[in-house]
Amino acid sequence: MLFHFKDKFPQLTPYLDKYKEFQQRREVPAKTVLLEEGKVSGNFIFIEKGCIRLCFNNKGTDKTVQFFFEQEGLTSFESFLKNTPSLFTIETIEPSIIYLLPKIHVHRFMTELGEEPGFLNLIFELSAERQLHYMHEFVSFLRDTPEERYLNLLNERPHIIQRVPQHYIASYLGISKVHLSRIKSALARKK
Amino acid sequence: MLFHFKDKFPQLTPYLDKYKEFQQRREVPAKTVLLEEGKVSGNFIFIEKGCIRLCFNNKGTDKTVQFFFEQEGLTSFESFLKNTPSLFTIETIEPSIIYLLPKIHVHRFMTELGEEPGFLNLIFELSAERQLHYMHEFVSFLRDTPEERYLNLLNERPHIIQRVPQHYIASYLGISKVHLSRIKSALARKK
DNA sequence: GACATTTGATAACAAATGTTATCGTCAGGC
DNA sequence: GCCTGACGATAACATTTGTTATCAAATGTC
Repeated sequence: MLFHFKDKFPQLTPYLDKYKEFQQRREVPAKTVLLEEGKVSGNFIFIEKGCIRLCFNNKGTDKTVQFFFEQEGLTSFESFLKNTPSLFTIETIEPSIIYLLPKIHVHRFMTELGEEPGFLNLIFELSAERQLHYMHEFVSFLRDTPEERYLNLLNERPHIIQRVPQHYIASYLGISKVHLSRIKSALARKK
Repeated sequence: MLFHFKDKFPQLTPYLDKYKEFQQRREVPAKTVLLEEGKVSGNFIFIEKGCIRLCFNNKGTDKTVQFFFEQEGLTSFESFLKNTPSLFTIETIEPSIIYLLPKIHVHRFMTELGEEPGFLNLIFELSAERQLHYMHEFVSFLRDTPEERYLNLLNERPHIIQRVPQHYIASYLGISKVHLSRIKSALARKK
């Protein structure tokens, strides 16, 4: 996410470069837990290579909330912001190369950039984007059948379906892995 | 929403008062459409009295996205922000007294307040709140059964269940009105 | 007060979805 | 190369949820 800023706001580059040194590079295997449910999130995570999911355990069953890929950043947002126990686990799906930026530096970063003209708009835009993302997810549950939700994913974010094991996708769509399998075979028969 | 600001940020009061004159007061009966799906949202709506819902029509069936009550403000956010056709309808549930603030003034308002110290944080906090709200709604669909979703609503926002007709609540929970009725009677039997 | 409209409960049946179990394939670890 | 575990397909059955229809109660309108 930090490096994403550079594309949209080149004038921020000096700030961003300044924080490079505080980022800790790590190479981790698949299925590595980067943040455990119940712990307080202390880092912002940037993905150089690989694939990570935000998930949680509900009465023994695993549910996926979101997927993240190269050049994207994530954290357990609410926990990071409010220092509360995270509702979510952060776990790699593939072997990954990541950068960790400790919270204290993110705060400093935000404060310094607050001075920068246009930063208010940037923050506003990014927040609005996130808000609309989750709202659309929510609306999709009201509006769409599981099959439609699968097709939407296939159309709008096909890379997820290509890279992520199917049972994670099923849990993300809110259905069982058996049912997702059925949906796929029904679609194959239709064609 | 505008007036909500006063509680948290008393220093903003002069700004807020300045915008009072631009607000248009209206008294409208129940089931009045304030913004139609497909039209571009031109106003921010503040509720003095009554109850309003954000909803949409999906293949002939009516779905509710959110409920709003006294001292709350709303708009079709994405449409308002990007001047795109609204995905949602805004409709009163009860006879209501509302204030409309045209978009142009909201923009001026935001620009003026951008100068004010602490405004960045305010915007950030409000955006984060909205983001977390929709994220929690989304997660609830992954985690909870319809019965649990109903009980959550009953615990966390009982005023909704008290004031809003049941078929709107059913559509908001993502289930049919018949099923909500069943859930209620099942719960009554359990007690 | 009479009437229409809205709201909510319930029953009967149909469709969608979950659960459990089995099997085959594939990739990674040793 | 062999084993093991992860992954995905499928079947059989159970459960949940939707649909349609009917009825009763409450509410608003005239």
